[in-house]
Amino acid sequence: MPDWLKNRIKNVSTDTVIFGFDNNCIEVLLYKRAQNPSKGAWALPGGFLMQGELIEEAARRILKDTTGVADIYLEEVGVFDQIDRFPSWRVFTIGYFALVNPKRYKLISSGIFTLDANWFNIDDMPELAWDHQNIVDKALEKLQMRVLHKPIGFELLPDKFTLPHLQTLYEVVLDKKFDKRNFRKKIMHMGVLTKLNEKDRKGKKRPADLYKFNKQNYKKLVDQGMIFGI
Amino acid sequence: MPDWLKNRIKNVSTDTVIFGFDNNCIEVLLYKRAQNPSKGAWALPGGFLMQGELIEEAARRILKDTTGVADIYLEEVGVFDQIDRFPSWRVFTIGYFALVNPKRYKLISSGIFTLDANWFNIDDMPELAWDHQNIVDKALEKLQMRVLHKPIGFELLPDKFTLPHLQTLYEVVLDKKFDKRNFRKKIMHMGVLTKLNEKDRKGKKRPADLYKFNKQNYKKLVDQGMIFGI
DNA sequence: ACAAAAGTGTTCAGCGTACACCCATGC
DNA sequence: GCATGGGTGTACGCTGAACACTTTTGT
Repeated sequence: MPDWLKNRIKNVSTDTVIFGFDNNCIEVLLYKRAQNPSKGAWALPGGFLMQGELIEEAARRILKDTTGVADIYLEEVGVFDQIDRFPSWRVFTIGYFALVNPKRYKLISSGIFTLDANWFNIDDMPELAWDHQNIVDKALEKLQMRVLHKPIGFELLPDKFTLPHLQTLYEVVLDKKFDKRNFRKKIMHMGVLTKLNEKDRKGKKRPADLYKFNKQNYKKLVDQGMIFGI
Repeated sequence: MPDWLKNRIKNVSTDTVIFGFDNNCIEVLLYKRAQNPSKGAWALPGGFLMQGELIEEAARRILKDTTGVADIYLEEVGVFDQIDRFPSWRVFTIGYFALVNPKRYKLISSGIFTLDANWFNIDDMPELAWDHQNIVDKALEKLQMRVLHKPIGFELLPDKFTLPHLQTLYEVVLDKKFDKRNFRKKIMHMGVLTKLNEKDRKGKKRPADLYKFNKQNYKKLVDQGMIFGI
């Protein structure tokens, strides 16, 4: 019996909803399972906890194995404990959501456990294994709550981004339109964006100014009592 | 071996922070343990999950055993999974918080598991067993977030209450003062309180008007897009 | 009658919202 | 030169915040 099988905690797992933003829509990273149960089905990246491992550590380990990156935004969504959620025996899973910029990372799609990996538009996903659709739904709700008052939207963008790009992100996440002038006024007035002396020439029309998120300034302003809000 | 011991899931438990409001402060219900580990220490009411039982069901079962009531507000706080949080072996606990009106319920304080039960001012609690102080801290944070946008404060009050009483509740939960006139204006303007033709004569001075929370109206207004807020 | 808490309106400032035109570029 | 998306300022209404006096009761 290999170590990873011997040392796993058989009734506790984690599953992570990895959100990305591309093609002007929210995407979720899914894996196609190479093993039973549910061989061939699309599922969230996840796995069992190991002895002596914290749950968040496990989630980050699995993220590293799937996207190859560490140090990304990760937040607990909650526990999923329906008795029959896993067909073979009772497994409690702790759901997380992660935010990444899809362009930044290569997917690792081959392996013992996975046949394939892909980003899916959140509004156009295949049927998922077990209760994974529940986890996605709850994760999206939590993301929508969070972006209102925490500047986590920037995690989904490249370091340098344009204001129209940022606005589209918020519109897609919150499923709501914003007035261009009011959006820019509000976000610039908070003083957490730094305008760069560069323009984005990837668009086909007039180039847009590039900005970056000023983390130092954000922290300073929060200490002074500022509350981020869209 | 008794059934409850045979059928428990040895590595998953729940612990609930029961909040009450009395003496103009937030109180937490604690139990003194009659058994090892941590015999004699104060702890949150909690216990192991049973086979075939949902975690929230377990939390409600334990609440029933400790306060004698069902049908109270209950919300998940999160998972607590520090490796050594429970001294004997690794136990994952799911924290919840509950809101009750302390006057309404008798405590059940004697039993195999508990020596004593008591309400404690949240700012003046004894040292708690294991990581239970962490659970209380995180539960309080979550409560503070929730009361801002959901009318759960009423769960902590009797059915009939006065506006000064309600205001004090919010002031204590959020650790913040409100202007009497603005508070009344705002809460009344939302249209979720019904004024009764009764006065509270328990005070020593001018009697205050009694109100009740109008749940039907609240639901109707939410359907119309109203967002509760303090 | 007096002490103590309950109850009541108005004013002002700041923020969210609605709204229309010029600008820079690719084609 | 024209089509396309980027960038900019102002006016108004509403909501949140500050503020003081009268009313009702118990003692």
